[in-house]
Amino acid sequence: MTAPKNDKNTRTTGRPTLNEVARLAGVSPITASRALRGVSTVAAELVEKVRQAAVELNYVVNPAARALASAQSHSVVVLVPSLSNLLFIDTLEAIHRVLRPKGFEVVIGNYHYSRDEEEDLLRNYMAYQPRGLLLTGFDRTESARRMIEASNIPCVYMMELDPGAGLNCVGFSQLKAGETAAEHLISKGRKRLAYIGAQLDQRTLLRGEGFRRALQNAGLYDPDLEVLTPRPSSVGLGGELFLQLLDSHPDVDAIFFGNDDLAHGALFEALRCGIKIPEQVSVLGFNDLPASAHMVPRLSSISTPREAIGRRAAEQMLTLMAGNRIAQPVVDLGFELKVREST
Amino acid sequence: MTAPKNDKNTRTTGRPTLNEVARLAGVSPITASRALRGVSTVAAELVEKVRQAAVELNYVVNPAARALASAQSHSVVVLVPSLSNLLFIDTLEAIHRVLRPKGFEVVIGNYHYSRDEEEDLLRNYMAYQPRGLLLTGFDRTESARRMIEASNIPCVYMMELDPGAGLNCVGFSQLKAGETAAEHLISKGRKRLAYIGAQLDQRTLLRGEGFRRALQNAGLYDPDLEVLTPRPSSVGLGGELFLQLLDSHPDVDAIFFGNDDLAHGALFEALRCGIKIPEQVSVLGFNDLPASAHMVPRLSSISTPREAIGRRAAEQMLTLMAGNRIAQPVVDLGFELKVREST
DNA sequence: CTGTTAGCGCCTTCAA
DNA sequence: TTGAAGGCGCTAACAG
Repeated sequence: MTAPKNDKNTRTTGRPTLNEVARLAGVSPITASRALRGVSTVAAELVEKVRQAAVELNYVVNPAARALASAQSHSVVVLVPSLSNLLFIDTLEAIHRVLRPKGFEVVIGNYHYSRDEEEDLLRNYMAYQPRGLLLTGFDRTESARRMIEASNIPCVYMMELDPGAGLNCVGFSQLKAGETAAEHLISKGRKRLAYIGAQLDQRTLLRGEGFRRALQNAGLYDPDLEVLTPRPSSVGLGGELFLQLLDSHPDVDAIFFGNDDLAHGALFEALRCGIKIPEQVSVLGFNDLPASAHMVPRLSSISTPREAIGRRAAEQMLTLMAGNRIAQPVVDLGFELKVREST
Repeated sequence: MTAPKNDKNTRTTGRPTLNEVARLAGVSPITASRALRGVSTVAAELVEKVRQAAVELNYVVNPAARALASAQSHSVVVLVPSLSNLLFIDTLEAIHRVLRPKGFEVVIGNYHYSRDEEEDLLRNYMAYQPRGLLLTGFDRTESARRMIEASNIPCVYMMELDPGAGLNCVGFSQLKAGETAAEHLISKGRKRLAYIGAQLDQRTLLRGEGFRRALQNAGLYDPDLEVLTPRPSSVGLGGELFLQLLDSHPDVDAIFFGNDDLAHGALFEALRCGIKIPEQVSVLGFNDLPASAHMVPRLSSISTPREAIGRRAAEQMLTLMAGNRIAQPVVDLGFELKVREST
């Protein structure tokens, strides 16, 4: 009669369950469930009782049971191409700050700039029935695209802007950023302008394209001055490519680097070789990493709103998950040219 | 009679279930379950059938259902104090490489060097009944400690070595690293040696202590030359503290920085102010970040085995999760002094 | 506003 | 080696 549970044979976790909370509060389990979830249809008095019971027992929901029963998790999956780049860390942190207080768990997937790995992660994480998907850019496999669409899970795309304007996205125009870089360098009277990009993800390519277009418009484009490599971006690589380029094209007088770390490497080698920056060569970076402002000379760079992108994307996600539509699906957060000593 | 499911009223996900796989394979659900999990007691022939059925239906287990039924997840929680430091990224990547192929999901928690936040994360993640815990260092709240112990979940501690030798840990002696730094600088004939540390986590403090001890032994210790700040480590901060120290103590002839980024900032300011490195001041960093080898002058640093720590810790975890004991619970992976141009 | 009933999809226990 | 029965902890439906 008393408490015909845990006789033996039980596989229980040992942790308190909603049933026990309900019993202690003197209500039915479902009422306890509703009270704890903040569902409106519970008397304030009961809510209080249940809350207290939960605290007393040190109750924590079992997410597995919840997910199973509701066919919905509380997790939001974020897929980024890299964690070694501070860029995405800043974005992730911002996402956390928005989503965690609302009770969502942020699940991070790193696909190492590999489309196949992204598809793989997506397939895996789909099993968790995430409430939302926060993805980076638009460049992915066809089956990944299909999975996303078929899943019907709310999705926000970060970093780039959808040219079709059909998808929810938060970012800035990578193309314009490249153009701005070129215009800045041209405004300094430079004639032999180069672009050095590594990693060659979609965004690096778009920036390169913007740069190229602006040069073409100005009649200054020379395909020989475009250095692209799929190798991962790094300080060492930047120095290497810089020296190679100056060796083969000594007349280069300005370089736009697709990422700050490449530019850092260039500044180091310039210092080592006595190449005057910006007198002989202007150097412009991208992303404005924290170290850039302290370089010798201080690196001019295009500062990107990575923290704001994470925040806004997460906020959009909140809207979508609440079942609302987003009035303005394309959010352009722009970028800022920081002119320092290197240009 | 036909298929009395999905009549209406169903709350199903729409995704194929183990039941459907079993039906297609012509076996009972439990056999299908066993086959898919690789439990030995299933005939090879049946396993093959089930596998094919699963592929055909594009079946993916429902982790929530699995976790609920087995009272066990397949996730391993990793808690790190920061993601902005490449150090932990390298470790995390290594952990992923070991654990993911074995079917474990790695859940990352960042506690921003806050003991309270770590405790919070721990409490939250415990609800997921993780199979394992990979934690950073030994400095945590008493209740966090109790939760870990009470949970009975296998745990491996990374980065430091347990002086008590009672816990499973993979790392190196932070104390010895500090001593080594001092000895190196002393061997270069330096007499006025300083330590600059930021963030002041346990490991930074331990390195400082090792450094101090070595100086004391050599009769060279001066407490005025110990600069400690709780501010987060950064390039900018390093430059700032460097200039301040040289301003107040112009006779300093060697500085050990608790983190490479601080040292980077110092090198930049030295360059800007015409302070000769290493002639006037030797500069030694810690962690050997990728950029360090490219600095001007190239930064001497103590290289830490962060990738190996992640790998070994994950391997230990695999052993523990398999129910085995670890013969040697304390794994000292050491560190390496990289002597370059700055010392 | 509250409770009853009935599963979510899988795995454990036990028996064959 | 395989299967039947039952339940993990929670929540959706519907009724009161």
